[in-house]
Amino acid sequence: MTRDSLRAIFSRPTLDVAPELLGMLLVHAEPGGRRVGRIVEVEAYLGPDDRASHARFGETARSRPMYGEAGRAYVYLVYGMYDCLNVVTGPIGAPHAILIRAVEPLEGIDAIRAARIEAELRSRRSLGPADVERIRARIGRTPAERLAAGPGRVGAAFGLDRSLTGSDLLDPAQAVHLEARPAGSPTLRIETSKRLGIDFAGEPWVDRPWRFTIAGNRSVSR
DNA sequence: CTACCGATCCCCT
DNA sequence: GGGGATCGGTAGA
Repeated sequence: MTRDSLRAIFSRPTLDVAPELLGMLLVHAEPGGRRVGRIVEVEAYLGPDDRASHARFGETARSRPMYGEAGRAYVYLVYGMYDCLNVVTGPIGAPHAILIRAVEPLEGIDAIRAARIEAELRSRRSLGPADVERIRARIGRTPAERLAAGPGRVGAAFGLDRSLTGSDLLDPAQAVHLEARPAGSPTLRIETSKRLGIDFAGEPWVDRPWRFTIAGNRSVSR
């Protein structure tokens, strides 16, 4: 699939794009190796009306990337600790984005595990040798399918941060990019549900079924 | 300038 | 089931 045809897909209405994103691949390619995860959980944010969206305050320094071209990255920091990846969607001027909430690791499991450990050690202010050992042990025994089961974990597993914002996720020359579903992939059974962690948004936004998951997949967040 | 709080995750009880 | 970590965005003084 060409970059232009992918761009056309991501420029369509966001609620049509979200299910299409499931099954696509999140790739981190570098000379040392390749990390690949299958996207299994996403959430749509349809600003500026959507009171759960970062674009609910209109176009600000933070939300500006969402107003731009579809297929580019919007990475934000939550709770002062976790970088979360969105794909900008819809036409230019519509501040829409889709949050990648979970991926199923397919390649580069060791590198993904190492990145999770590195991120966790970096985020802790003070830690003794016992803490380091405890973190290494915990992530060391985490099943591969749970290593990127959550938006903060996706960011950590793929070494993402806000400097990625604005980069073209549809350009395969970029270290971090998206790839189409492999040819011959089976048809997915998709479920919808309410978005998580947005109680602050109130009615009717909390109840919108704008979370999309691959039914039964073991890498979906809990 | 200060105050408040968040699209999360981990640990303990 | 509940609290802490940690910091940037936004609003209001």
